Amino acid sequence: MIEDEKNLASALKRGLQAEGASVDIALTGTDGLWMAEENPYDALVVDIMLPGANGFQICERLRGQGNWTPILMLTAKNGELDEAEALDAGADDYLTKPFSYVVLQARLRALLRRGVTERPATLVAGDLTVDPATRRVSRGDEEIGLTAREFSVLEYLMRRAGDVASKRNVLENVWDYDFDGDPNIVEVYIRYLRNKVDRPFGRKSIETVRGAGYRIAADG
Amino acid sequence: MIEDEKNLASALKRGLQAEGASVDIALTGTDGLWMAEENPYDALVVDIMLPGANGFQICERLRGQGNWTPILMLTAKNGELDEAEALDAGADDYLTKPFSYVVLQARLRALLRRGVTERPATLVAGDLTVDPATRRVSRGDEEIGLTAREFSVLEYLMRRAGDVASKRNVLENVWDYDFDGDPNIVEVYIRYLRNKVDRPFGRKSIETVRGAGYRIAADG
DNA sequence: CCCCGCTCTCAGGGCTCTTTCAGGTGCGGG
DNA sequence: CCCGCACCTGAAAGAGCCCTGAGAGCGGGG
Repeated sequence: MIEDEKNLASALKRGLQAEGASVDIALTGTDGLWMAEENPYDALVVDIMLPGANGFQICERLRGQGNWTPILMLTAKNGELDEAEALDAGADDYLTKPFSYVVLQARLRALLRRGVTERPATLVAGDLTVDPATRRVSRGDEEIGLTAREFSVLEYLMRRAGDVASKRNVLENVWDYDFDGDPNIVEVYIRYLRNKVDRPFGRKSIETVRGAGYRIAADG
Repeated sequence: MIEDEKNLASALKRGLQAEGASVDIALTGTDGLWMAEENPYDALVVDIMLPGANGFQICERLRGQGNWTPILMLTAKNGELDEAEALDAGADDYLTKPFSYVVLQARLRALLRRGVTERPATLVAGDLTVDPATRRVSRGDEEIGLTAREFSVLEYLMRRAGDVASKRNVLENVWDYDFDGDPNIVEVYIRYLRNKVDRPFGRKSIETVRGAGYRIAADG
C-alpha cells in the first residue's frame, strides 16, 4: 500500500491484516515504487497524491517494466485528475475517497480473483481443499473453521504443496517481510492447524521436516 | 555488480538506474559473493580481477550452491584469463574491457530475457535422485529419510556429480565458510550417508578418492 | 462493562540430530 | 614387509529443534 496519510494507511493495514493479508506500507511514491519493483506483491493499493512520485507515474513505470501486479488506485473526489486517467495509466480499478472499508476490501478481493497471476480457484491436496476466494476450508465434505492467521498459513503451505516451506518462508509471506519476532509463532500455528485439519480426522497432512520446515503432501 | 573500479561501477550504476534498474555494488569479491548468496538478484555483473575472491571463484561457488542467477562477466582485453574460461566457470555471457555502455545494456537485457539459466529441478545420478525443493531422496522407488545435515552433504555431492569434492569444499559449502572444527565430521557424515543410501541397496555410489575427497559417479 | 475469540509470547521438556573423541583399519610408499 | 597417514567406526555427550500448555493483551459484540 502506497499512501502518505499515516492514519488511513495504518487503519487499512490493520483491517486487511485481520483478514489474514500481509501488508507493507510505503509513505512516499519513490519508496513505494521501489518496493513494488523489488517484491512480488499480490496487489497494490496506490494513492494518487503522493510525495515523490504520484500514482500515475508509479502505474506507468511498473507497467512499462512489464510488471502487471493488480493495482487499485485511490482518487480524490474533487481531484482535477479524473478516474479515467487512472485506468489509462494502467490501474485495474479505482476507488473515490472517501470510501468505506468494506468496499475497499470487496474491490481488492475482486482484483485478486480476477488476478493476472495464475491462481487456481481452489487449492487441493487429497481430500483437503482450500478456497482463497471464499476463504473456506474443508476435508472431504466436512467444512473446517479457521481463523484468519490459520487460514493464511494453511493457504501458503497448500500453494507449495509437496515442497518444503521453511519457517523463514512462512514468516516472510504470511507475516510481514521484515517480521522479527519469535519464529516459534509458526510452530504454534502449525499446532493449531494440526488440531483442526488433521487430528479430528486422524490424518497427518502437515509434515514436519526437521531442520528444514513443513510440508503438505501434494496428495494429502 | 561486483566491480572494484569505483568510477566504472558508479557510472554503470547510474546508467542502469536511469532505465529503472535497481543496482547494488560490491567493491570486493568477498562482499559480492556474500551479497549474491543472500539476495535474489535478477542478474550479476562480475569483474574478473577483484580483491578478495576473483570472478571465477564467485561463479563456481554460486553455481556449486545451485544458484543460477544470470552472470555477465567482465574480462580484461589482454588478460591471460580467456573468455572461454569465464563460460566454463558458469558465466552466461562475457564482455571484454573496454566496452561501451550500450553494449553492456544490450547484453544484460538479453540475459534477463533469456531468463534464469534452467536449473534441473531434481538431481539425478543413476537411480539415485535428490529433490531440493521437496527435500526428498530416493533410490529407485524407495524413499530415503535423511536428516538436515545428511541431506545437505548429499545435495552438495550430487550437484557436482562426477567431480571430486574435497573435505575442505564440503566444509565450506555445507558448514560455515570459516568452519574451523574437526574435518573428521565430514567422514562421519559420509558414513551416515553410505549407511542410508548405499548399504541397504548393496551399492557404492559414494566413492572415496584417497587424498582428494569424495565423489558420486554421475551415473550412480 | 464483561465475555469471548484471536493472536502472540514465554518457558519447560522431550527427542532427534550433530558433533566430538578415541581407537581401529587399510592403503600406499619406502 | 613395515610404517605412517588417511580414512573409518562406535559410542556418548551436548546442542538445538520442535512441541506443548498456559496465559497476557487486544478488540469486538452482547
